Amino acid sequence: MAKDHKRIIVWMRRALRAQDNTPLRAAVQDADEVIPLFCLRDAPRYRENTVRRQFLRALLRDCDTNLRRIGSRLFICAGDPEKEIPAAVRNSGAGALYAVRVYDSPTIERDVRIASALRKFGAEFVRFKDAVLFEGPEILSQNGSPYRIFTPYRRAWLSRLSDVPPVLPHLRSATSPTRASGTHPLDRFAGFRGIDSGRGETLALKSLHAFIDDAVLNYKEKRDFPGTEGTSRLSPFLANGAISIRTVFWTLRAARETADRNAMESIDVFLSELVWREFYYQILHHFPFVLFRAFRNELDAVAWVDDPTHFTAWRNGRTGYPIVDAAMRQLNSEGWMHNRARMIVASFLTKDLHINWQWGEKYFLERLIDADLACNNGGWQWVAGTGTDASPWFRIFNPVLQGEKFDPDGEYVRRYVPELAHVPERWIHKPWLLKREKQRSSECIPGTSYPRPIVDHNVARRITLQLYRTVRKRTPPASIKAGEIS
DNA sequence: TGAAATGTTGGGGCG
DNA sequence: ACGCCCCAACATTTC
Repeated sequence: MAKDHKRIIVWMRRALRAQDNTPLRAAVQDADEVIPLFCLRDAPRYRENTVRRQFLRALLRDCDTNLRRIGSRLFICAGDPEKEIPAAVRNSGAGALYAVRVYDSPTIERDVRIASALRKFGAEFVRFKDAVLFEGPEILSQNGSPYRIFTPYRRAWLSRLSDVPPVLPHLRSATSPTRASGTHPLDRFAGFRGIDSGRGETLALKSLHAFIDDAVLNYKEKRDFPGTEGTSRLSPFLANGAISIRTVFWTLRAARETADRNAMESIDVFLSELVWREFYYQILHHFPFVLFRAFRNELDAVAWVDDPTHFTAWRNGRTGYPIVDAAMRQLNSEGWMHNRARMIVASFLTKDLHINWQWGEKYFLERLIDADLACNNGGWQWVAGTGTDASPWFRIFNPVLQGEKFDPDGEYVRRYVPELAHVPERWIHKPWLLKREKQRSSECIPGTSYPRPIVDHNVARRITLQLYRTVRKRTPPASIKAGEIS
């Protein structure tokens, strides 16, 4: 049977994998030849050895390798996608561009512009649901309105298990041209020599199975302890599409079949985290403005303190609160941070330093290898108390108590804050209280090698309550309906 | 997916 | 024996 197109370009954004890839599979069905293409936006800097860039290179390399196994390959173009992608479509003579659908308004709008650019030379831009199991409009409350609270959303989501899309059949072969005008095969692109395969899609699938065979059994208990390997570590792969959410979901469901009661509970807790992810994606769909301001607009008026010195100390992990500093140093050195730690540092930035949560949101997006607009925004608004289903604004983390609770022996702190390596357990989360005679044996003199706390938590907490109370007061909506005046 | 402030209770020391 | 005080432990309220 004749195919619809001779060639289709598959824009591999957020889908850096060969298997269970919706647009890729559709393109193989619809065209004789597919051109899997990735656009390096800031190509001149791609050789830099930042953590994020190394990670992206590994994903791209492994994607190329896995595409080669099925007869295809990964192509690269460089520059602004809005210009380069349409140019590649036109120059390659492709009849269509396929990609996964995105959910943030700036990128959606850019997609619309790209679609209209393609239309001018007779090509179409088709987008596919892929990043989530259910998109925004698919799960609504009884009266057709979007859910704003997680728990009812999850209930509705879980009632739809039978509608979860299946894993796509294994893709055995995909035919690609050896060259496509205006693009470069990845292996010919300088900078990818010497990059090992196996650290993208391949590692993602391995991690998923290792997690399911072992770690998930204790996920419920261990996931909150940043010093242990209690989480799946799948987020960097999920965020970049190096693994499919369908594959993750169905692999977990299969494991659930044979799980004992305890393991089943852990699997359900993990699934719940995936539902949080979907929750924030649908929030972004229904309330696109959350990327630019607080969901609860009265909380846009909080008088945040713009203190660059404090912000720098937070970024560099030099706040004097060990759990905060360990977490920020983990982020800076690994491009990843444990979820419990994310909540702690976010609470510290907003409620101890009184810095706008959007500064933190932006810094996380710059640094995280699992940067995901929807989840990152949801998380920050949750901690700041500005979001849809947010933590109440007066819920403030005490960095010392959080440390003592979730890093009881200080293993996490010691790993990332070597200055504190020899501080005894008892003082590891409050080294400024070390007695003078203990400082020498601990090799820690507060204020020298390791900073004293840059703010007093107790004082900062009271200021936060004041700041939030102030904006909360001026909210009474002044509309008085007729007949209500006594 | 907190923590502090405040309230209550009950056991033991003590006059 | 009895009532009073103290205070730890726990519960509830508040931010």
